[in-house]
Amino acid sequence: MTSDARNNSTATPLGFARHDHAACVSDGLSAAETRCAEDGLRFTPVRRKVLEILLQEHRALGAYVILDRLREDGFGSQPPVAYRALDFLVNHGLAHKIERLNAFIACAHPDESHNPSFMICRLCDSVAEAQSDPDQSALSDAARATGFQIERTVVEAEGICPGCAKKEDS
Amino acid sequence: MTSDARNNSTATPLGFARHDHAACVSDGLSAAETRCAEDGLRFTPVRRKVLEILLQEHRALGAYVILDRLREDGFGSQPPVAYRALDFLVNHGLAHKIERLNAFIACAHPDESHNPSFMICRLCDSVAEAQSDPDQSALSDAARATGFQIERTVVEAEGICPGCAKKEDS
DNA sequence: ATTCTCCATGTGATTTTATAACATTTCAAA
DNA sequence: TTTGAAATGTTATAAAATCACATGGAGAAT
Repeated sequence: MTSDARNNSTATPLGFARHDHAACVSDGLSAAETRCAEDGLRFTPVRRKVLEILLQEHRALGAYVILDRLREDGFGSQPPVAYRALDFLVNHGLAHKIERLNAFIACAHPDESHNPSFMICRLCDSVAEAQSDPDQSALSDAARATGFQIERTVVEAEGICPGCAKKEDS
Repeated sequence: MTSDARNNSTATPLGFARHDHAACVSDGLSAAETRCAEDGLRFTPVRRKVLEILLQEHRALGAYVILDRLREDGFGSQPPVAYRALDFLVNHGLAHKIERLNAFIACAHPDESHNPSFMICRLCDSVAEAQSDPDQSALSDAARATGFQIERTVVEAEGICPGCAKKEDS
């Protein structure tokens, strides 16, 4: 594990709020374990490792960053290894793809079925997941009005997180 | 500008509704011309051509499809040619990038300043642009609550358009 | 316990999407 | 008409994602 800006869980607005980040990781992993057991899914070593990697930061990671870390840990080193694990996690709601960034993030609410939306800080790259109403927004009005059947939504806001806004002020 | 082939678009997003498509293209081009003239922007041949290509369909086109058509028309044939024109159009609100598809579409409301959202049909690939009120969404509540400053939003719904839904029924 | 099958993993190659770097041209303003 | 900024063109390369096929391992069926 490298020494870098990732260990600052106590001080930073990661996910925009302070929290016990170690718990964040282990809780995430055990929630996933439980879910997979319940649903008869195979929570294999690669999949577990990828989720762990994602849980370690409240930022979106590109598939190739993940792949590098997998390699370091002795897993396969070709793109499909990462992409397949990510597909699994995304398909089962344990991770999300941030389309704007072509990158991935661990799900912050793996229990509830939800329609995720995201806030992406363009300064520090942190990403926070917000709960969003299934029936939210003008978009769903437009869809109703035209007869468009929504199956999935991508809702991502880019901007400045509270922490970075503070720093900019001063 | 003129001929209003667009009056059916007040209630139904273009793309899913019938309309005078020739007018759609020429109106789009002249709206862009006007806008660029007003704002002192250079609406050069490549940029004009790319917008024309996009206006010809209510679908998102990948940069390389656009590039192929540019080549056919005697423009430069290397990726930056397409990407730069697209950057220009996107930056000035004359086109939008559909993040989910890594593809581009002409703006359907080039006049108004707006916060676009999109409905993407996964069967026929058509894309309709809807107006979305950013202040109405659950996301903006979350942003307000946490102090996140939204600068830009990506709102894209994937699903089935009214036309394709009808076909599937039968 | 053995075999079989399915799914997951591993690997090499390739495709698709996007940008870097730099030369040349165009255009308008001084 | 010089000149400087913006636009275009080209070569090369980076970044993101998928294809195709071989190998391996867990569980069910025998």
